[in-house]
Amino acid sequence: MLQNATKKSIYKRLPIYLDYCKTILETEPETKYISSTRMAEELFLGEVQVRKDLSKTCGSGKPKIGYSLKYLIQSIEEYLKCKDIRKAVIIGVGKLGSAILGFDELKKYGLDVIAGFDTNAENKKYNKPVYTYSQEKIKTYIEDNNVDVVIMCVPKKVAQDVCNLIVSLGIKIIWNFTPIRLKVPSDVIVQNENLAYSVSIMLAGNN
Amino acid sequence: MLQNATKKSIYKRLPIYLDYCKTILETEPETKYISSTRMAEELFLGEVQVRKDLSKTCGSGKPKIGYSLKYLIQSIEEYLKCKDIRKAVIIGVGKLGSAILGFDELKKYGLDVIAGFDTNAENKKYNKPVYTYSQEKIKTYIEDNNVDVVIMCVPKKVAQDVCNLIVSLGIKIIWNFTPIRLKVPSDVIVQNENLAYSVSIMLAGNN
DNA sequence: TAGATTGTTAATCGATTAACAATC
DNA sequence: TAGATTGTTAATCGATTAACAATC
Repeated sequence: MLQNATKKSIYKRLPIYLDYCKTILETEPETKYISSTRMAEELFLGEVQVRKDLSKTCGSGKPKIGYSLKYLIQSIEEYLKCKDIRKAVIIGVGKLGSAILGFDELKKYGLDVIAGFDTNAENKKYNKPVYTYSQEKIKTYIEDNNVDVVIMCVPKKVAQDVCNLIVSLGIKIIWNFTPIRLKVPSDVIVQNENLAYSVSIMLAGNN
Repeated sequence: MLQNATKKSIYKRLPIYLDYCKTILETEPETKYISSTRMAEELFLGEVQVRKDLSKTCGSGKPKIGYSLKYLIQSIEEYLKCKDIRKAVIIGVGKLGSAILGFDELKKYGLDVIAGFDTNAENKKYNKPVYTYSQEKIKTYIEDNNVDVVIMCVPKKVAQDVCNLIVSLGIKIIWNFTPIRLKVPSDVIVQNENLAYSVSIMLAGNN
């Protein structure tokens, strides 16, 4: 394995189950149990796969009845550590950065974005504070607020430099929106994200 | 296979190679050939994997020399159909929607986002037009402008309805940012995207 | 009991890696 | 020729699926 970041594909499906279960809980308050058969059908997945995933996450269901919705939600949240909220800052508050800054959904999955840093922090209104970028400020802020995730939305020319800075400050989890493959020590996790790349998968990978 | 959307993992790496090659072309104008060994090392990939990917996309390199940078870029762009630009509209111009609306990078990979639709199109300034949402307007716009991709950023309650509408208008490619697993005919491609899900992969999937 | 559903074991499939041959 | 590099074949690994047994 030459890259960091887990590939375990169960993690791609667990949030889908979680979201689905929460929706059922809201829209069908009378439903207490849900079968893997139904979930599979409505989520367009194989039913054996759903059962295998659930058995790994939340132990067992009841034959002829299914899985307890509430317990399922609780178990998946535990498995995904959703309740273990981590604090994050965004470096680079351009278009994408500011969208992420205001995207409260993330908190449901364990990430609380508390502030942003940008070379130009003027004239912008967000619901979270945005500070002027300076190494000293970032250092102080990260230490004072127990930040342990950094979201990188900076231009690619400065990506590796900013990365080196935050790694030197002890950050171990980086959500990387730049197209650069960051060089980091082996104990630092980098999750690469790139919407442009998704586009080419969508447009070329099919048909 | 119960889902649409390709899984072929080569498509995840091709944009990485492409981006890398373009960067080398810019920063080292004297470099004409690049070896799979070097690419692998700098991109943290296996060298055999790089060679296999390249052999699929662009035929062959030269032993002891490597692959022609220019030809590599050209071949990958062809393989990814980057030059075959498709027009897209965004439905739902909230925070994320407006970030995507202004994200010109996408065009490099074959997607030109030309307009947005929202129930509330007032008081917002974008560099692309945003129209008030109405079924009739969307229909006319899509037909008049040969739109063939729709980017869905609507609230989840209306996701399936909006989806049904655009499918009825003949749209065959949907980039879905809602957490709903859309039900579509088998000839429609849905690419599901969800930043919140990526977070849980990052936070739970590791350590 | 019969039937719906869960749970497990074995088979398949695809992607990655290792080993090595071919080329300039 | 020696060495760097490409290209291919076989082995491994992991994820998915199929078949079936177990349970209520």
